[in-house]
Amino acid sequence: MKYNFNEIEAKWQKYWADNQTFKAKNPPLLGEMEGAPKFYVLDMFPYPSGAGLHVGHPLGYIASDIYARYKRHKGFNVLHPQGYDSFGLPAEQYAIQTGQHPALTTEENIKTYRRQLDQIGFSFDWSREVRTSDPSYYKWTQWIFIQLFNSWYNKDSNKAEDISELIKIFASEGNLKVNAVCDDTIESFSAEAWNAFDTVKQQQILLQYRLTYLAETEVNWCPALGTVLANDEIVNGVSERGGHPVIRKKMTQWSMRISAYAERLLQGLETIDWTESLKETQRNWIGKSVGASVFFPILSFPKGEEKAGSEKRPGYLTGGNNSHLILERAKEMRANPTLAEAALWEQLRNKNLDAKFRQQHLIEDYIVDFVCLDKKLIVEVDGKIHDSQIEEDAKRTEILENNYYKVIRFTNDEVLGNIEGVLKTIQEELSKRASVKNTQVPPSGARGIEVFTTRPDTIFGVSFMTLAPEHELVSQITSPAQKAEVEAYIEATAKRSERDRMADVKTISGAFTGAYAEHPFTKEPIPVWIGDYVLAGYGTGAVMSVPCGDQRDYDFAKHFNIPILNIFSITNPPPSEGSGEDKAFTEKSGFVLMNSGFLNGLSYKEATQKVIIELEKLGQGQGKTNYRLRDAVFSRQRYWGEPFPVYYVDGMPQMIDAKHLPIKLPEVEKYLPTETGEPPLGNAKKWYWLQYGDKADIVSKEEFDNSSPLGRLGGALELNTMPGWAGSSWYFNRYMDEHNENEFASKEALNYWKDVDLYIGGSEHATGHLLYSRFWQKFLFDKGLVPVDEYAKKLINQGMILGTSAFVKNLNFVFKYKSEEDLIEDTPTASVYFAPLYVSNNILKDKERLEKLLIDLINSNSKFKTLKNYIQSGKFETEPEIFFYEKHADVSFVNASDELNIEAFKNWREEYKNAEFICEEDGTFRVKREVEKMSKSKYNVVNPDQICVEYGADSLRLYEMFLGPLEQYKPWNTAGITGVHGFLKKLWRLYHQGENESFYVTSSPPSEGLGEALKTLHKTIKKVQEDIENFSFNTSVSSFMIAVNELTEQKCTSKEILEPLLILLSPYAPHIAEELWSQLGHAESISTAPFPKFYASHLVESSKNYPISFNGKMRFTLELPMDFNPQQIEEAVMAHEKTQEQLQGRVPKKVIIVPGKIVNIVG
RNA sequence: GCUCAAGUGGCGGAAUUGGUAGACGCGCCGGAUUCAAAAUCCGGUUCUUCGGAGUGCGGGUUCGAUUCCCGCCUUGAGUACCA
Repeated sequence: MKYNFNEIEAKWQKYWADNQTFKAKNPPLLGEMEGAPKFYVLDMFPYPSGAGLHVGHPLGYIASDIYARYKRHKGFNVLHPQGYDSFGLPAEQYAIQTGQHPALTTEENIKTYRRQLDQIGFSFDWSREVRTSDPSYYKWTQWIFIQLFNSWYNKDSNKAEDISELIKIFASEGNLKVNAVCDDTIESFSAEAWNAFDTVKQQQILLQYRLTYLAETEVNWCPALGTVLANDEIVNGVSERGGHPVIRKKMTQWSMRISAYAERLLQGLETIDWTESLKETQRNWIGKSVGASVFFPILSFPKGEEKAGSEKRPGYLTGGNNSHLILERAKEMRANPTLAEAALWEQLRNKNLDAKFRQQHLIEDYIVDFVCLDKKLIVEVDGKIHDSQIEEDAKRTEILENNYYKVIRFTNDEVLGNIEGVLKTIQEELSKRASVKNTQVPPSGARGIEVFTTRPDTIFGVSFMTLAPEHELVSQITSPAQKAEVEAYIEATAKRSERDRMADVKTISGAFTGAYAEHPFTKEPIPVWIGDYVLAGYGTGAVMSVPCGDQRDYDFAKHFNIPILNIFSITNPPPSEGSGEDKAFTEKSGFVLMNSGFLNGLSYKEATQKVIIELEKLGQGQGKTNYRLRDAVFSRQRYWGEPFPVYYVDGMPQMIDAKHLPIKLPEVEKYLPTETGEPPLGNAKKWYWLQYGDKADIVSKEEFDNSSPLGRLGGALELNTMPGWAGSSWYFNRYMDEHNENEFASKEALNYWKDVDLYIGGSEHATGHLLYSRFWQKFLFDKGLVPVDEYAKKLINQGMILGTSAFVKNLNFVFKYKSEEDLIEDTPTASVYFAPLYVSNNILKDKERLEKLLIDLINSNSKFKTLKNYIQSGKFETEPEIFFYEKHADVSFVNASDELNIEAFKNWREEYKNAEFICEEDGTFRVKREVEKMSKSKYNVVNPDQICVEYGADSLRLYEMFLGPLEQYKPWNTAGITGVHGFLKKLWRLYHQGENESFYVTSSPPSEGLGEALKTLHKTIKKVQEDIENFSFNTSVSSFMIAVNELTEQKCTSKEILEPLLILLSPYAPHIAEELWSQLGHAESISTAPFPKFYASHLVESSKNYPISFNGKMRFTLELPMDFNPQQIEEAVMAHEKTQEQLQGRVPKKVIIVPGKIVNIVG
């Protein structure tokens, strides 16, 4: 009987499907699995692309499948599901090109994937399949989004809580005491103020606290793809998919407040068994730095503003950088008020409204009519002229409101006609606003520079400050003398693209602002510079520069001749470090401080503690932790993604009630943005939410506009869709209870399966999927929706399988003219005139031979007749000048010995039809091989379908594992598969040693016993078990080979050996194992047969073949009984003739004997 | 620059607590079978001047180092002026 793998594999794949062999059982219907431990093995589900699978894709699936099958043999209730991450860009790009609905192409692609996966024999429980693009799935993605919207992060309880709690707090005590994660620019308000806000205002404020929120953010806009990209979707400044340019753009977007979880995402890494490099990547991405925030008051101001500042509240300056220019104008305006202004001032000046107002006051670069500085309320009275400058006014209002001022406007007519009404409005606004006096007590000047530093201990080494050129203070503090220089510098840096700044880190540039800040302790003035090595986006966009302790500060100081003060008394210098004098000393240990006032003699740790206490006493700083992790943009201007369950009323987002979910993706005519630049959903004819009571519908704009507003809810639906990572951030929970229509998964299922025990996938998801999904899991955990806050206990990254490309060498040559006189433009001997010529790789190495072969060819081949005649004219050099090009040949034309199938290659493309080939002496044509990424364009893609047809799925599975360690990158070379295929044939023969290769396994042990065979078996049991548990799948394939080689040698036919061997092999090569298992007489699948037990007693040896070393070098071996004691061993070794031969009369100094291991003779 | 991972025959790789370096497989060489080829089977295969040498390089610890320590080089991945 032959090993007919195609037949066997089809048979068992059908059996598994028909019998639902791998269906995992959920409580309460556990059946025979009652009491069995659970085990959840998960693969990162694939995006079903149109190209189908290549041999690199199933690598991780094979590994996880082996593990899952192994755990079943070990008696676990195993959950091993699979599904599809089926929303995404490629299907949509394809839809744009072809007009085909992405749902259709996705469905097609999934069919291909499923067929390919099935033929490899995975033990997936397909009854639990999920697809992120399926409405029954994304219903729950939308539901989770709503939960995020309805939550805020309470820093006191350190978890997400319901937004209704926050509203209660606001209503009873305002937001002053709330310790929440929120936007940076939050205004403070009292309970009274909150209750007085209209609902739009309240919603605006709440958005600043919600875990998913709408905000104008600077995003990575990719014009070619027409969408926003996340940071991890951009590689080297271009889009990861397609390599299109990406620009920065401001847009209103949904964001996820992942920053709230920064610390917990960092801490959680300690509790999970993920690869160290992956954890390190996540740590980097989170970017925690611990230090202090320090406040440096500004000492000097440009002329004019100094005065303005010293008027009443020293240091509290509201004017902008140009104050000294505008001040005169303000005075003039005060003296000449309009009629309306005068009337209103009359009312305001006497504190009739219980608030102090100023008239014609400087705020930034504007002169405002009236301002209450304490409440930051601006009152403007507009004359006729303002009708013609509405836009300018709007801009002015925006700038002022960005600085937390509230601007209210009245017309002259209002003021003059209804002054009571105007005053009432002002009074109402005043009562809504919190007093600045209560919240903000300026230390020695409210205007100063706040910096974040990780080295507060070095504060006495500060010799200058550096601001990012974009820093908002720059325009305000620059002195008139420095203005031109500063502005020129800002302009120059703004022009430099992101790429330039990245590429050119070395050039030092900056400018002095002319301003000085005050050192918190020495009270000395410190010059304030700007420099583009300080990033606006990190920390506060300003640094205290300590040249002796930071190399960039040092370089900057040297470049601009700023004094450098050394504060390090170095006690233990690391060899490569500077002393602080000639190079920055950046270590945190090996020194005590000097020249540092009260910090003298202290170490980094002591000084840091002390200086923070002192800063707090001064009110000029406190300990602070910074994270680099930014909130994640959650909107995509695409069609093929989850729609948001959101509609808008008065520009404010409203969540649709969960009972109306899913909000299904609407049909659109085309998948491109609309003419007005809206996302593709803007093309939907019906995309308005219309709801009365429990009845709801999605309708057209006309229908909505014509509907009765009485009791109506609804509005325009959100046009963006969710990003690719939305659906993949929680799918592992859905597999536990995939068909549940009432919950995303039942409590019972979640509590039973809890978390993923083994998760396998690529490391390219380190900062995308793997971070976001941890964030969502922690959020769901906070809300009591899942039982654990880390969803994957162990994670392994499988390495990529690379392709082994084949290159043919295209030979080109020129015979040169001997005489320049003969030279004409068109050289008749150039090879372009003749048949394309290819030369075997090995010949290239021998240039002389190649030349000879070439000339022989020209002389003998009729295709080169014209050329031959030319050469014989005698005008040319006899030796040609040779050069060549490499061209990819399809790897399927090349065999294991790198020989090209010339006929196949010729027929591949028209241009190769007439090619001539210079072959090796043996007539073969060799290609050059090189390892590259597996890709269509390199013609090195190997399709698993082909392998399964030629060698079978079991061979494919074994070979993928055999290639090398799972985590490692390794090249695929189809040639090598004959090794494992041969092994399977040999295995088959081991069970078919009967007549005519018939099945033959004996039940009774042979008379001479099973000694050797048992040793082989148990050695293999031990090895395979250890290997699987250590995820070292490559080595167990080797041990199977060794076992089969040995058993074949032993002519073993015993069932006692051959039956357990099949169970060992079954996780790796399940089809052949099932087949032989059934031939052994079993009616049931092998899949749950108990894993054989290992007995060490079978491996006990009576003698040991000792390696005998001389000075650590093994020279010969000596078989000695195991029970010899060291003395007996020494005697036996010393008596041996080879020992004497090695020693050549010398007397050994020492003899090391480790019984059972080695003998080493020294001397 | 920083962080992490890795460097072993012609190739993929093995050597799990420091103890016979190169298991297993590919390829190559030789043989058997065959009219012949493929397929299959058997044997050999780190280099070598036959003394030895040898796990990227240079040191060190040890009776003994691919394994531990120090310094360096190369490759790959991540990150990028992060204060």
